[in-house]
Amino acid sequence: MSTRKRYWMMKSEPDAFSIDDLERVSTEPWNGVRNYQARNFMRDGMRVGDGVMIYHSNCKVPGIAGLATVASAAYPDSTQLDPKSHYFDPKATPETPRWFLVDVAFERKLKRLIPLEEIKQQTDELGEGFALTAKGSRLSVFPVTAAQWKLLLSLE
DNA sequence: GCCAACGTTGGC
DNA sequence: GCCAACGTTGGC
Repeated sequence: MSTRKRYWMMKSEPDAFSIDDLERVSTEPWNGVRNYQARNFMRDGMRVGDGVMIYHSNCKVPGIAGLATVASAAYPDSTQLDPKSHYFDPKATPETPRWFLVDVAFERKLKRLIPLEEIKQQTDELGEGFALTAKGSRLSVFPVTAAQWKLLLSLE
């Protein structure tokens, strides 16, 4: 297996949890992901040290707000077992958890937020399959290639 | 706040 | 296993 660092994008609604919140707490268990594809990327694809772009969604100016790193291997999301949690899943048990997460560590805020509007102008370079701009895609965790990572950061 | 696109659920 | 109904996402 390759030991090369991988890259990812993770979305968050800044009203709920922003890059500033991540800076404040330094490291955060990325809980609440309830999509199987996104879970699989965290559980099966991510390794400690991988690069993460933090994207602000569902807000006035959506876009890439900062950088983080994967800070743990995947482990069960404890909120799935908490009946008081918004993310409670009655079908999950401690023996057979459904949802996994990784810890995400703050690295830095971008010098400026890279707006979705500008990212869309790079569709030719990023490729039609890029999950952020692919039509209809709502994935909240997905891979970014090294080339895409470099291109996106060049917009900073 | 609207709504298109998508994922999940559950009856049959 | 189909698919209608429902819930969610997220740009606008």
